[in-house]
Amino acid sequence: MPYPAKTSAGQILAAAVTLLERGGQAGLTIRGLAAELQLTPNALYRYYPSREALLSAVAAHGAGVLLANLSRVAGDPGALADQYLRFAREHPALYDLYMTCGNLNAEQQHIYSQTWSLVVERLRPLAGPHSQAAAITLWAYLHGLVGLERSGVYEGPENKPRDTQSFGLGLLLAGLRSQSE
Amino acid sequence: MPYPAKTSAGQILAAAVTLLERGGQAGLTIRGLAAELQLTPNALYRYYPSREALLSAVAAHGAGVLLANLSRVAGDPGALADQYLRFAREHPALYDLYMTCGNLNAEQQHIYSQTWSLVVERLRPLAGPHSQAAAITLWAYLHGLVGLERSGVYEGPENKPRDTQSFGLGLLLAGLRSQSE
DNA sequence: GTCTATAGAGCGATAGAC
DNA sequence: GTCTATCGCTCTATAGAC
Repeated sequence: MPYPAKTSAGQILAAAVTLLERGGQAGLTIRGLAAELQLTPNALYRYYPSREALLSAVAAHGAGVLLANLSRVAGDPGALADQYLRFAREHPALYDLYMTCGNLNAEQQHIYSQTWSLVVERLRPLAGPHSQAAAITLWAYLHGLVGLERSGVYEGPENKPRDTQSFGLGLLLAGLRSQSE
Repeated sequence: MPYPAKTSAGQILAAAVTLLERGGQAGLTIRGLAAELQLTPNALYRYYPSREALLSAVAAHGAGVLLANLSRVAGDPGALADQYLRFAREHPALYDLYMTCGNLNAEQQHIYSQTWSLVVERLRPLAGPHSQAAAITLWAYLHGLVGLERSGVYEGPENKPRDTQSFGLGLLLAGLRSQSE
């Protein structure tokens, strides 16, 4: 065989994640990825039909990692929140892609759905019939916290308190408790 | 005069906002902006030394608009939140730039500081000594809500409830009240 | 202050050989 | 399945004329 396989879809995906974390979404290019894998750009099109399809695959991979992480959490919503924030902080670009990527196929979307269901179920003991609304509220709070940290809002001269993560979470949970009375 | 002024920094800024809203941050290019103003790209460099400086100016403009909007709010934190969400929804790309733009000079940063102070002061009657932590919590929730809406989380097959904005806000305020007891 | 012209670099994607 | 070669397009920024 004059041209044996030098790579695979899985290898490409792994390298893509590396490049994504290194240079953000714009830093993940077909050419750069090919260079990382010591291939010519054209070779990648045998595995992913376009850059967009590759991005979707990476996003789905991130979704799978997050789902696995959250599935391992045994405790209360606070532990779930910690795990979510941990993922977002450790893989900022992957998290960003996870949150903004459109163009997912049905199989990829299903991973997202599973994550949503998991969170809703975990909140049900606390929020009962408002479990979905509570899930969105918690999600929004956590997602916003990540965004705020990334925007550098703590770097201004106003001396904003850094240890507000648990304060806000406590506020939400206290609100839930006061509502179920 | 062979080359009379055809534009001004203010005109450029206004056109830049238009372009930004039309095509996002990546859609605001020197060339596109010049075309919009019927100028050659080079002419713009007389007014802004680089694309980055232009982006900072646009971000500061957005910050000024938001500050003015929030200043006009008379009522409770709920009204403040509504005005914030309104700005983010009506000017999505401007809001995005506002939240992510670095490289601001001292004068531009000052607008951000004023906004922060305004929110903290408005929350003091409700949150007292925890006014700053409450401000960050509220900000994170609102910012996250905007991000979630934009990510299309409501478009999945899970039938997530759309009317959670006031639910979450109520949760936070209830939490604050239960804490001040 | 605006112009023409260009340097210098990046990108996704395709055609066709092997 | 990978290669070489290339099309066609994008962009920021600068040099120097008027």
